[in-house]
Amino acid sequence: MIELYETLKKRFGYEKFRPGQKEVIQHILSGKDTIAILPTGMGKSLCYQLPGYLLEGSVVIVSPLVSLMEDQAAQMRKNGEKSVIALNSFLSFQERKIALQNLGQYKFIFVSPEMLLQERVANKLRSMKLSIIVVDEAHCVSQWGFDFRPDYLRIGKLIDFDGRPPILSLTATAQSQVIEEISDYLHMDNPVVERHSLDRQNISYCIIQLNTYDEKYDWIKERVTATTGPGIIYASSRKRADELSTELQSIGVAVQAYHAGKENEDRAIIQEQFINGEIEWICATNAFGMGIHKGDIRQVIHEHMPSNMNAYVQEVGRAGRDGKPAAATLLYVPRDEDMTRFIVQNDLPAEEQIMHYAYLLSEGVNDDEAADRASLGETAKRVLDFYMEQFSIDKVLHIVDRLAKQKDSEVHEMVQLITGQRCIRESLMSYFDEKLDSKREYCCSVCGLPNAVWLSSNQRLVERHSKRARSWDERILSLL
DNA sequence: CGGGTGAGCGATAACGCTCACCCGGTGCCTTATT
Repeated sequence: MIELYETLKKRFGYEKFRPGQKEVIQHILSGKDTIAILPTGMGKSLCYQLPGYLLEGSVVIVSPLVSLMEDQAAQMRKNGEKSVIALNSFLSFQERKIALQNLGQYKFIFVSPEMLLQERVANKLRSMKLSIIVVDEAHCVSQWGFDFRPDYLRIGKLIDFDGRPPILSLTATAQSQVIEEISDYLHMDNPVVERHSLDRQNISYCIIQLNTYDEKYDWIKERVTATTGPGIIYASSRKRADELSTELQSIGVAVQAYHAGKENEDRAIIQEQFINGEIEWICATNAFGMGIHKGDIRQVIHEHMPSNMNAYVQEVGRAGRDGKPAAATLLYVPRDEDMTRFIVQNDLPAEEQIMHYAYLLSEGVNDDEAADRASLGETAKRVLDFYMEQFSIDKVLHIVDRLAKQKDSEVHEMVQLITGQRCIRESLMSYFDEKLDSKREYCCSVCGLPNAVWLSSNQRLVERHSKRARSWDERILSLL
């Protein structure tokens, strides 16, 4: 125990642990597989860095985004840790070769699931002395594994070898089903679940029903000029994010759009500018947000609903990490969910496509050509390949069908949250199997939010708010 | 849903109109080299 605090002081300069950290570290040090669900901004990386220093061998960190692992590696280097490498496609062939040969010399090794699954990388890691295998943002197993990045579902098989080190899964949100999936697909051995309340008391939730998309635009324009950021506006398509950003720029707002259609370099610059405060607002698709360290985000506005509650909580949770009041507003127009449904179902292959693809493969057609002839998109092909590797065609059809139904019911849950009469915070908490012990003062639009007061401890916001927002708030309240 | 596109229509012909249809999010890795 003394050693823990000494290392904390010496390596990180802290006197105390944040809630949850010490427990997670102790589980890992005693060799137990651990799933840690800690709210964002609670210092999750310390949970593997500290035990990494106390244990012999290398720490492998599986990370979903190259940019995220680069950030984390850079941060660690800045703090004086030289023995860290991010093994990814940023490295040239030559660099990768050298890195792989000398991998055992590194204390901290970041990899993507795809990289981890390359045989050469896997073999090398298995031959090394490893202290911890960390899966960062572990909800990606559930969120992406089944229909987008199936390699997330293959990790478990790979890291399940004799004498493997403990596995640590880190995430900010996970309902019980997701916890089970993480445990199963990572082949975790009876993991300890270290869970902290996900209730973000400083966030006020507001859901507003409007009639048309134009009303949404007007509302956002008004809101952005009358109140303060920094803030994120989540839109449902790249196009809409671009349009909204252009519109807001035209009325003098410091705003940029962010989505996967932009060059990586531009995305990095925009993110940097937002973090430094040069840009006040970001209009983004769901591409924006993971691994963003910015404490003073005051607002998250959803121009369109996300596709499930988990995504909603993740996105909303980016507001108010500094603990000061923050507002989460979701704008809803009846039948918004039609588009959401379309998006989440779009990549799933249809029954005919699956049959066609399987038939062509059985005829000996090369897989790329077969996918092409069966009109399978790249994502659909990769996902299908994963299921066909291990199941009969009947089973595959069944799995895909079940997946579609599940996604549908997730959208339905979102609609119920939006249109229901139940306290929003309470609904979210019960979704994550938590109970609210007491009511917050400025809870949500169902419980009632008084005029502008709900953001009053943010001085700047109130100053700007008081000029124009009064009538606007009244209008919102009347809509509620 | 909302926005965009392209076909079909009328019938002096050209072009403007309607209508049916399609599309819409997330990221690793890109092998022919260790």
